[in-house]
Amino acid sequence: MLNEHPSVSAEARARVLAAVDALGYRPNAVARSLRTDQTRTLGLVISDVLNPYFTELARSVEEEARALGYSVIIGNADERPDLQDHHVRTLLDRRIDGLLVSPTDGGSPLMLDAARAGTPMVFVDRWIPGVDVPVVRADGRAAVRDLVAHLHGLGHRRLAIIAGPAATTTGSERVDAFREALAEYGLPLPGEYIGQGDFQAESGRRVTEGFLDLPEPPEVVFAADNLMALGALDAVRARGLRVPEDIGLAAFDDIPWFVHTDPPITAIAQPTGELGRAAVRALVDRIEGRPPQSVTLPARLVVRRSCGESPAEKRSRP
Amino acid sequence: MLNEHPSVSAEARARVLAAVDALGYRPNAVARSLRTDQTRTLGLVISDVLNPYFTELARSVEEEARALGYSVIIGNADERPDLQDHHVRTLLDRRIDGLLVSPTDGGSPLMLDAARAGTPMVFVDRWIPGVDVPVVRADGRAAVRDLVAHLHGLGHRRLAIIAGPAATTTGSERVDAFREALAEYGLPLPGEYIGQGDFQAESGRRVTEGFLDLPEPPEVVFAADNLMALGALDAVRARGLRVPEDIGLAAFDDIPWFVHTDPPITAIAQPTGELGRAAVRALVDRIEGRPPQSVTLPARLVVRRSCGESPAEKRSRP
DNA sequence: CAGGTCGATGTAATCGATTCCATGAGCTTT
DNA sequence: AAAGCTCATGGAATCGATTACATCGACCTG
Repeated sequence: MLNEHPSVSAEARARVLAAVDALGYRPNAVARSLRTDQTRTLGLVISDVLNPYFTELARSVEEEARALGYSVIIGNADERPDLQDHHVRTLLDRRIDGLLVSPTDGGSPLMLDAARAGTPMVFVDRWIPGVDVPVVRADGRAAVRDLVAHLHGLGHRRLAIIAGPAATTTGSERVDAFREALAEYGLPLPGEYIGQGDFQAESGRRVTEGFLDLPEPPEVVFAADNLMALGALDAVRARGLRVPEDIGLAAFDDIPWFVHTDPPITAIAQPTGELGRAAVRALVDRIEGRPPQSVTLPARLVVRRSCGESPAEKRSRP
Repeated sequence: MLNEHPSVSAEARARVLAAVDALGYRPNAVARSLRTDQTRTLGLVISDVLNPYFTELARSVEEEARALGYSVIIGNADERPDLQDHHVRTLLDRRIDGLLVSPTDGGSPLMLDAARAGTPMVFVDRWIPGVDVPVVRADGRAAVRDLVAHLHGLGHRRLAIIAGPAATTTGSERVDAFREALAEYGLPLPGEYIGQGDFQAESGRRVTEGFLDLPEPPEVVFAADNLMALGALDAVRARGLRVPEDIGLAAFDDIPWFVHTDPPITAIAQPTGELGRAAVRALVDRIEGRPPQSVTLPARLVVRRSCGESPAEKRSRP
């Protein structure tokens, strides 16, 4: 009756609406969801809320979802598979209409089951291979190649990477892209120049210390995410060394703060907001019976000063 | 039956549990909530997800809530009262058990009604005066006094502030505390040294430009939150000026990035995690029938280099 | 004017879990 | 052995909204 059913007289509706207003009545979404079997709610499970990349993603997801008439419940996995499962389970129990996930690991049975059982699902940023779920992500391959070209042009030859967990696609892809780009310049990527991180600042610090302890430390360190870059910066500072004079630093995932660090950090920027919006559109398409589409958007290199400057750039600076 | 009712035989339970496991059955939280009239869910409405202070708050809130057996649904108001109302309404429709709010404005009728109607509610960080709702917050008075002492000791006399919206308690309190502390040193706070911001980076930029255009610009700018400090830093850089040589900068709300900015920024740190946990405990007390308690924790000054250095500090630096 | 149609409104079933109540089986007690 | 009691179990009402269906009156048409 409150849903604009055509078979209700105009004055009856007016009277009811007045009463609704006077009493402050609001429909019980719980009861409605039980009856209609839809909650008009999306679940979003992200790997780390403290990472500005994911908060920006969350913000754009909520924005687009709101525009399409959906709410979003965010679950923070903190890069822990068990927490990720906890949130997926809770969201499923709440009978959310669809699930957006940036998986922390190679795929929990819970999530695989849910996907197989037909829960509308879309992967954002990271994904799980071999599962029939649309993926919305950025392709960093070209940007990584640009980065290596930039570093090579600056004269750097010994390049190291702080990798993310191998269980995540972004973790392994970024290393692969880096290795391939290096190969194009005839540069090696020796094992001791691949540090194993976990996308958290502390691991960036630890790995960087290892690099600095090497008999021949790298000239540039490329961190596979922004938090590990922050940790790397900490480690370099703690040794009394300077960026970029003593060692260069670059990061995957650009954030506003990188403009203001000392020095400003060269980074690969993802079209984060667009990714979030595209992911929501794909998921809602799936929910509402339209064929969902995977989307891949290009990332791009943003050059700043953390890897050193070409002579030309130096001249133009007073 | 699934709820450990004592009147069920052991083997019957075992058999059912086996079936539950085999079929992957999960209870429908929607139906349960409808029947029991509780969702074991807390709503959290924060002013801005992109502000690291609030994401840290959100994280600690979710953590503590999870420990107490509750879920959290986060609503991001983006400092907009209309969005705040949207989220409060949605959360209320979902029949959340309680609401944590950091109000963006002086109090929407919606929220006041909800409080009066008996919805369990707790204010975090910011609050609305005259409403009978527990408040969990940090007191920055002493820290602001410490900051002014620090600045005065460095020889600075012309101190300006970028204020937050007057409609928020944190907006007006920080100005008041600053003015009082200045008075203790016999320093004035002229109107042109009070810039009106809105807790967003862009307003910090704008206000700082105004300060720099003054015939007698301030020697130090104190931003009432971290994002406005970021904007201020932008504005100073855009003029080709340097911090702290040309102008000092301090901020309310400390964040990890402030260690790595150029220069590291002196800030007032709140015990954010503790605030989030205390707020959840107060709210859950209220929900479960125990008397909730307001909590006020002290903030503290973290001195870095953005306001200049004393001669002694300079000497110890190589 | 009778039969039929259309639209307005009231009534009842439904969603899935909880929870209360009645039934009945098994047991003790006098 | 009959009465009383405990405890397991099945059945039904409930939560609040949606939705299909039945009913009824009014109006239209042949």
